[in-house]
Amino acid sequence: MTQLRADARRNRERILAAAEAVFAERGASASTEEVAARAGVAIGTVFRHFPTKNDLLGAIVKALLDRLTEEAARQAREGAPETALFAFFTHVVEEAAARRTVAALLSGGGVDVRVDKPLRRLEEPVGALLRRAQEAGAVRADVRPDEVMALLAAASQAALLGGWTPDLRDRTLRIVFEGLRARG
Amino acid sequence: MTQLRADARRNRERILAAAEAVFAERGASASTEEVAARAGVAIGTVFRHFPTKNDLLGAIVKALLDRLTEEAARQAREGAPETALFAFFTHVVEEAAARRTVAALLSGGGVDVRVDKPLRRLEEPVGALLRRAQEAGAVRADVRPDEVMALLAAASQAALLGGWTPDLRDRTLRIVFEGLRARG
DNA sequence: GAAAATAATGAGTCGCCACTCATCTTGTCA
DNA sequence: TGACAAGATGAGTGGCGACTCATTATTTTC
Repeated sequence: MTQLRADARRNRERILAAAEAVFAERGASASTEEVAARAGVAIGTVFRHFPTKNDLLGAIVKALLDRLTEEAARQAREGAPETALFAFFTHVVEEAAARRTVAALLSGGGVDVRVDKPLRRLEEPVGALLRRAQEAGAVRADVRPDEVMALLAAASQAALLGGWTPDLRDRTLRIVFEGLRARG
Repeated sequence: MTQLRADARRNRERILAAAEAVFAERGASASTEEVAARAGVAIGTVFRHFPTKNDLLGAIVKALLDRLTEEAARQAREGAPETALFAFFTHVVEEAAARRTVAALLSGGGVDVRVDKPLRRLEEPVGALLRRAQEAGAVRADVRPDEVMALLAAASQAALLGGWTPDLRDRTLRIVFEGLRARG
């Protein structure tokens, strides 16, 4: 992998930013032309950097998951054991609610980015958050990581697709958290 | 609205059944041609009965919601107050898991059936189930119907898109139900 | 059982969109 | 600064899929 030329690197960034915005607004079915236009670049340039629309979508999803994974690690490092998991949970749902991309991807509407593997990268840090919460007595001991991941996915998708208001989101998450918490 | 000719009524049913199957398998992005083929009918016939692909999708969604609404009413009538809500909840999630249609619709991937209004029809019977559960002390008194609807939508979508196994589904729903239940 | 509706047929139209490629432009490096 | 490689450009191509309509077939009706 040799060095990219300066303008190429700049354009790559612009395209990613534009794609993130366009897909967040219009969903994954938005056209590549629209991304190119928003990036101020010809369509050929988009395809030079991302040979396939799927590659472009994949790059965005990867970036999002990178950010989330890092946020989880940060919470595990700096957050209070009893609340870090819930804080992260809330954070993910808020992120998802602002992005139509992920949900459209997951729905398999013609697109088939493999999200399974990248998603699994989240499982480890989430598992760590869960363990700490359980040790602190904030979550029942019999809750398993895959259950938390399932709840996370469910809340994220629903928040996005259902257009939850912040108020409804808080109230609904409170119920989920209540279900995770230790009794008594 | 005059009477349909006999063959027309027959074909309409065939088309609905075929569409239900095709969209359940392939998602809402499946082509109308495929529906026509499965129904054993020419494509023009499909468009005679449903002038738009959206109309076809809408008809299917409406039928599904009709069935669910009826099931909710049945549970309210015949089920035990403490368990009817949970039973219905489980039923909906199972139904959803078998149908890619609804999720694809909700994701707004180019399609825009208005699901808001039909969904609201579910809210009343669900509200009834909730009230009875609360009176029986099986659900906390401060839980509101829109929260239950939100959880329902979340679980349904995730079960479908995430490909939950029956086992994971049960364990995850258990956590949600725990969150709804009265403490103590 | 024939005329008059009503419906079915399916090749064809149209627009959209992912992707290509011959040509022109720009950055890099000596 | 000039030569060359790397990149950008955007009109063009191909395929797909929603939707149309002139023609043909089936019911219904009297």
